[in-house]
Formats: sequence, C-alpha cells, structure tokens
Amino acid sequence: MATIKDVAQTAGVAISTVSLTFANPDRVSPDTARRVWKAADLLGYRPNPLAQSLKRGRSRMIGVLVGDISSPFFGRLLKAVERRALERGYLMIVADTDGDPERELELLDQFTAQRIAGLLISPHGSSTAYGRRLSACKTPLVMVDHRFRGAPLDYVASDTRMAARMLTDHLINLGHRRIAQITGPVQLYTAAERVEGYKEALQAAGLPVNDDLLVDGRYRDAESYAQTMRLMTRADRPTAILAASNMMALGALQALQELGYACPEDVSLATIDDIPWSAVIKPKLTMVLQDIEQIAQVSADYLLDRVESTSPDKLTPRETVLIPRLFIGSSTAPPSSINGA
Amino acid sequence: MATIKDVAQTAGVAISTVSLTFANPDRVSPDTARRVWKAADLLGYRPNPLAQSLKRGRSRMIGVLVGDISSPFFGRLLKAVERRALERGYLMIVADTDGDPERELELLDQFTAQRIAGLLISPHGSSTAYGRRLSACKTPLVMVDHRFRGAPLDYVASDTRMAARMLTDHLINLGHRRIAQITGPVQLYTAAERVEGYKEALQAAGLPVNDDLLVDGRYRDAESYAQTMRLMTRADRPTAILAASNMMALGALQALQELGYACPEDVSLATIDDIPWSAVIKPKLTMVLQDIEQIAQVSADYLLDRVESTSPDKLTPRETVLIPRLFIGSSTAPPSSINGA
DNA sequence: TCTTTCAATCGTAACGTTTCGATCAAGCAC
DNA sequence: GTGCTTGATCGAAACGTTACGATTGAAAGA
Repeated sequence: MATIKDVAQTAGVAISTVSLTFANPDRVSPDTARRVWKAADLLGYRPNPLAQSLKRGRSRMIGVLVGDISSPFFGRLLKAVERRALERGYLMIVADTDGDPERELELLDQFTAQRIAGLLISPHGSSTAYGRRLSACKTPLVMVDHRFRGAPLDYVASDTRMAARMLTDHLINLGHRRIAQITGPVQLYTAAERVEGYKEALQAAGLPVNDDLLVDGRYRDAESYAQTMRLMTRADRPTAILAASNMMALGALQALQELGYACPEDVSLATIDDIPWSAVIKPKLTMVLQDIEQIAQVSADYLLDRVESTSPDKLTPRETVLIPRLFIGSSTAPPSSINGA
Repeated sequence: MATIKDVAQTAGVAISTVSLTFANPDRVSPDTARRVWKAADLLGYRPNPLAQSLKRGRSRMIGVLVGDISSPFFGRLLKAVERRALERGYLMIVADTDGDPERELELLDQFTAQRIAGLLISPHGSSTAYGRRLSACKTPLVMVDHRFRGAPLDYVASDTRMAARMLTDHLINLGHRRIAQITGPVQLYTAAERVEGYKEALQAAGLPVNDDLLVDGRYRDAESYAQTMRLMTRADRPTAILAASNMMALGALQALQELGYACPEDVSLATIDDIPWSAVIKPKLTMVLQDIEQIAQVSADYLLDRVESTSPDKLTPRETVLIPRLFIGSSTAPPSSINGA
C-alpha cells in the first residue's frame, strides 16, 4: 500500500507537506495542494489509521458494550449506532458482556487499550467498586438503556419507569386489582425503575403493593416461563401480568397457553418493549414501544460530540429520556367476574 | 498509561528485552523474566495494540460485514462469532452493508485500511467487477451464509438448497401440487439455491415447475406480505406457500390472516430459518432450522486459522455446509378437497 | 592459556503518521 | 541595500512497539 512517503515523492514535496495538505489545505499553496492530491489519487493513497491513531493517541473507532448482541433491542440499536457513527467517520467495535459486570470491566480495559475514541455502554454493575472503575475511565462514556446511579455520565434511554406506570395504569383502569409483575434482576437500573413505576401506579390508585406479586424473571424467557407457571398455579393468582421485557412476555405467554389459560379472558398480559413479530402473535400484545432508532442516534451523537469536544470532561453530563408510546392490543381486558377482585 | 519503556526502566533492562520477555519467555533468563513481569505488574502495563499493529502490519481485530445486523440470524451469528474471536484473542469490528454491494466494497476498503486480521463477509454482490474486488483482497476472507460463486474462498453456511428441498418434499408428500415460493432476490446465492432446491423436489416428484408460482419477496416482510396478497387473490391460488426466510414467512402469515385464510386448513405455510418466537406463534410453523452457533464457530475458526497460518493464501479454500433440520409444525397439512389439485 | 561457542542482553532501525520549530525566499517599508 | 514580516515548505522528533544484528561474558574445548 502506498504511504504518505510515496505521495510526497511523486508530488515532489516533503512528507510533512503532504500531511499538512490533508489536514489543512488552506495552509499550502493551491499549486502544491493540487500536486499532492493528484499524486495521492494516482497511487490510491489511504492514510494508515493505525499510524494516525498511534500518533494522536486515539483511534476513530467507538466501542459498544451491551448485555446481549442478539437481542432484538440491541440488534436495532447497533444497526442505527453503526450507521450514525459511520456518517461521522467512525467505525464500531462491539462486544457482548452477557450482562456480567466482571466481563464488562475486562472488555472496557481491552477497548480503552485500543485507544477507542469513546464508548457506548449498557452498564450492568451495581457495586461501588464497579462505579469507581466506570468513573475513572478517561475515554468518553455514554450510558444507554441501563444506567449506573451516581455516575456523572451522559445517559440516553426511554423513560422506563413511565413505561411500567403506563401499563399498570392501563390495567388498573380496566379494573384489575391483583396485578403481578415479572421483573428483571432488581439490582439493574431498568428493572428497579420498572418496579417503581408499577408501585407508583398502584399507590396512586390507592391499591396495596403486594410483594408476592413481584417475581424475578431475570430478563429471560425461560425464567419468566417458570415464574408464570408458579404464579398461575397459586390460589390467589393474579388477574393480570406485566412482563418487564419482551422476551419475558413470550415466556409468560407460552406458560399461559400451556396451562390452558386464555389471554385476555382469563388473564391479561402487557409488556414493555416492542416485539418484531408482534403482528403475528395472537393475541396482539398490549405494550409500550420505545423509539430505538432515536435512542441510538442521540446516544451516538452525545458520544461523538464529547469525543470531538476540546475538553470532553468539562462538558456537563447530558441526559435524554424519551417518552414511550402505549399500544393497546388485545391481550388486555377487564378481569372476568370469576377471577375479578 | 505505562509503556514498555517504563517497564524496562523499572526492571532495569533494555526495551527489547521486555519485548522479548513477552514474546518468548524461554529466551530470557528466569531471573530477568521475573523482574520484567514484576515491573509490568506493578505499573499495570498493557502493550499498546496500536503500536503493535502498526509494527506488525496487522491488528488483532476481525471485521464482520453483514447485510443486516438487526436480523435475528445475524444477531445470533455476531454474538457467537464475537465470543469465539475473543477466546482466540481477537476483537470484532462490525458494519452493516444494507445488502448493498457498493457499500460493502467501500466498507471492505475501510476495514482493510485498518489492517484487520481477517474478514467474515456475507457477500451480496454478483457482478464480475465485484468478484474481482473480492478476490483481490489480500486479507483473509471467509464467506458466511451468502457466497459469491467462483471466488476461491472459505465458505460456511447451512445447506440452503437442501432446506428448500426438504420443505418442498414435505409439502409434496402431504399432497400439495400447487406450491408457491416467496423467494429472495434471485441474484443472491442463497435465494437462487432455495429456488433450485424447490425445483429439484418438484422435478423429482414429476411435477411441473410453474414460474408463476415463484414470486420475489426480496427477503423482506413487507414485500412478502404484498406478494402473498397478490398470490392468494389469484384464481389459481396455491395450496401451499414456501417462504424462503423467516421475515417473509411472517409477512405471508399476516397477509393470510388478513385475507381470512386459515392456516393450515386453507393454505399450508412453511419457512426456512428459525424464528426466535416461534413457540408463541399460532400456528406453529413448519420450518427448517439452521445451527447458527455452529456456523458462527466454524467460520470464526476458519478465518482465524487462516489468519494465523504462515501462508494464508496457500491454504486451499475450505467449505462447511451444515445439514439443516426439519421441524414439522402445525402450519402444514394436506390440501383441503376444495382447493386440492 | 587461547580460542570457540553460546546464551543472554542490548542498541537501533524501522512501521506511517503528526506536529513543531526552523528555514527560505519574496515582498515591503525605510 | 538593510531589516522585517509573512506565507510556504521542510526536517526531525515523537508515538510504542518489534526484530535483527551486534555485543557481551562465561563456559567449554583444544
């Protein structure tokens, strides 16, 4: 591959002049610029990003660290982030943490060793040691979807507490009194928020909060399936279930079907997050939708703005919390008189 | 960050000795090695991958270039590839080509400029110029899922022709005679193969191949929806539909539902590729499953084997074509007497 | 005792950039 | 003609490694 040296030679100028021509064309004479460009063109010159990054101490790559690459949410997020980053001249390097904070920190180290320009992270840790590590990171960081409380970092997500609140309100309005939530792991920010939103709604309606009705589905379909099985075989089984994620909604739905409960006749089901194939799932699930592409674009822009800022750490943390949209499907209905409160 | 120089200083040895210690510990005295390791540990030294890559002319990253990051197939593939690559000490950089060959080649250039060690690619081009560009690439390449005919490159995928054949055979065995296929864009390898498998099955059964029954759904749900609408409103409508991808199966299913056709009573539907939420979709779709994790692991290994080989281009191209598995759901049944042939 | 050999270690030249201070010639005022 | 300014260009050092040839010093062979 042609190097800057070759270009300099064929253009008959010094290496530094070639470099200058690309960095700041106005500072060389029009004639020189033309000669340099012609030579570069002729040789098919492309600057070596490795050399550039080494010199500059920073590469034109952003890292993305998420809990599960293969989930539909992150799939769409990654796609949109990659597109936005590319538009702004950055490549994307991604890794899967499996939701494990240890792994996450190790990957964080690997990424920063690569001198990435910035990192989009969905943080899964909760310990203070973990928090220290996050805050100590010198490369720009933006939290997306999940958040670590107390870390003064940019944060982009949709209002997940409100999402839970909207769905719970909806179920209450339909007349439900025994509403269960299949939650995520509560040490996770989003999971905790969804519990909060749920409680808020109940309290606002003057309904008691019954901890028995909060079961941990670990954000996984299999766990949710099992929890739903347990939930629905209890004497005081709920008349409505709020699944805190789409995967868990599917687990729950499957359990209901296998137990022979009709939805929404016997039990209502509502969920957070869109399901790609929601159109063909019967019943059509009642859910709150997030604008994933919007989250992706805003977070990528936050990150790159910070990256390109002259004093990245002096920027005060920004936050965007998007309002989700309630979609009422056919999976929720008033409780039947047999089961109703 | 500590550099190799700092380590050398605190260990009281030359820089080159530190380098040698990490590269080939047996070639330094045990005492020196211990001192170097201690110093490195003390300073928290991590070699700068940018410097290493610049010197070596190759980085420890692999690129992945796919048509749609957000599709469930590639989501799972990426996850497994990333894991395997990481195990072998490589990071993954990924980009979305949107199925556009132009974009693909541009990205290929960007990736090779980064001196990636190797590239996993799902090639979407078909022109000879495109083929030349692929073959001219000096970094190791492995084709996955899609393939460019005639390029002497490693290739990993499941036997997609057989998949189509299996499903068509199944439908024929049930008694169907008018079987439509909603195909992908036929200039794509996988799409063409799926058509071939379908034709093979028909011919083997002595049935005529009717080109009217082959409609292009472009591997997209919306297109498939429209094509199904068209297909099912014809006088000689098919009694069975084979959708060449999961997305297209969903589009077709939705169209059927909206037209009021019961599946499988009025029309059978079968599809290629697993659907993550197949469990809760009614009816349970008859489909062929591919072992995506296996594809991912084999392709990553092919790529890294080639990367780490001393003469990568002398290795003869390897090929793994996995046998898919037929799952018979409840979406296929014998044709009803009214519509039957 | 004098070479020879060999393992251990070292110095240095790359890899391809960027950046900063130095140089140079031309234009201008005096 | 001298001194200044200014715009264009240049040379060289640096970024953090690797790898090769050179240099040790001590053990081994004659």
